[in-house]
Amino acid sequence: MNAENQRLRGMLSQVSNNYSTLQMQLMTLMQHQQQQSSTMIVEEDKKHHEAGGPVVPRQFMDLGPNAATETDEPSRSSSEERTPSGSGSPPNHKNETVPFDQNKSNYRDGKAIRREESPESESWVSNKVPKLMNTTNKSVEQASEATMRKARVSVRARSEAPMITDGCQWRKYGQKMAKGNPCPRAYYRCTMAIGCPVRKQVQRCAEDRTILITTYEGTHNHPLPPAAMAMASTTSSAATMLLSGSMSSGDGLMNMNPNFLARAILPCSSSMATISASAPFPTVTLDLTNTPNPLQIQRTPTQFQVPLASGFTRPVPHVFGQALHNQSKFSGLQLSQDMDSVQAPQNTSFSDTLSAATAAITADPNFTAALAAAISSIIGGAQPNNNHANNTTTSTSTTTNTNNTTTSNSNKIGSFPGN
DNA sequence: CGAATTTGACCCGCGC
DNA sequence: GCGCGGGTCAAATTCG
Ligand SMILES: [Zn+2]
Repeated sequence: MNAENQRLRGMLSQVSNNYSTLQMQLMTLMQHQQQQSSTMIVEEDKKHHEAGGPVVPRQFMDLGPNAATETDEPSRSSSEERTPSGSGSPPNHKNETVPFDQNKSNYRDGKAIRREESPESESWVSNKVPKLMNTTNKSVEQASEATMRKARVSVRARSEAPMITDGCQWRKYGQKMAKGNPCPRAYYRCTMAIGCPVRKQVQRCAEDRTILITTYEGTHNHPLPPAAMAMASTTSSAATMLLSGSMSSGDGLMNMNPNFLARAILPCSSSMATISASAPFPTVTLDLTNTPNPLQIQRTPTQFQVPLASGFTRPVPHVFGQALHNQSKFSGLQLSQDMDSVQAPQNTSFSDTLSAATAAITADPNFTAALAAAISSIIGGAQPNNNHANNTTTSTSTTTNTNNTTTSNSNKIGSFPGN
């Protein structure tokens, strides 16, 4: 009984999630195409080459080279102190397990090693780059991974469910109490494939328990079911966007402003993407909430917001780049609504851009796939009872509905941040 | 009975 | 060098 309930609940959250995901994805994709076509393509190409095997249309999605980050809660406040989990007891035995990277992982996994590091499989490889992997040989491949290993994408969404369903299967491998947060953070690992390095951590916001922050890290080394596609591609594209952006502006960006934060808003929805190079590493945060805490935004002086929006601003990339440089000046730049006016000017080619973008997107297999995936998952998942039957209508309305649903869920988009 | 989760121990980088 | 804290491992336990 409960199970049923929970399941239903989960599905619901999933649906709304999917929707938002789609939005983001769309946004990110657009950006991609315009700006970084080159970068990503190259990478993908590379991958394809090497990873000849598998199959499936678009299997790997990478977060892009470099940098990691903690997603955690950007939220301010929550300064509660609490003693650490109280671990820290005397060591026992156990030495055999040396935490080497994946090399080790083979052992650890026991017999299930089938993925040994054949040259081809390299594309995904494990993600641990941390320390000890000094193994000489892997140099190259590893290097690439090493470079890219840290990108993370975190998604903030409202969800009752303990974890948003994204189409992947996850095995929980740990849980910890976060320092300033009463809610524990859970660590999951992808189990859809044996060696899949993808990990994610889930944590609930301290103040607003309804917000769930999910952070994805790594690249799937296996084909994803359509349902999983939406999230995966979204995150990957988001990451790529970030990376390409930062790259374009050069490392300078990162060096320049450790605290720098870039924001892109999707006015049409409440979702927005936040790119941050703050701290040690870059992070992309996709915010699907209505941002109940406008404070958060203000709290970081160095961030600025760019309307992506309804208008599909093509210049985004540039904006980013420049913004990076001028960010301080742009800090005040938020025009969710003014956008229109703003757009107008650059609008010159708007229609052009739009159509182009649309075309590109549509053309993009990933997008279509994702879209299809999302929809199908929504339909399929949402109506376990009736499942097949009338979908035509459903599908059509679904999109719309979802939209509303999501909106209503988070509702109050209308309310503007007073502060 | 195998698979997934729970949960305390362990590893390791970092700041003091 | 020590303690803290984030992350991971793996034995024990629960779930299906
Ligand atoms: Zn995976």
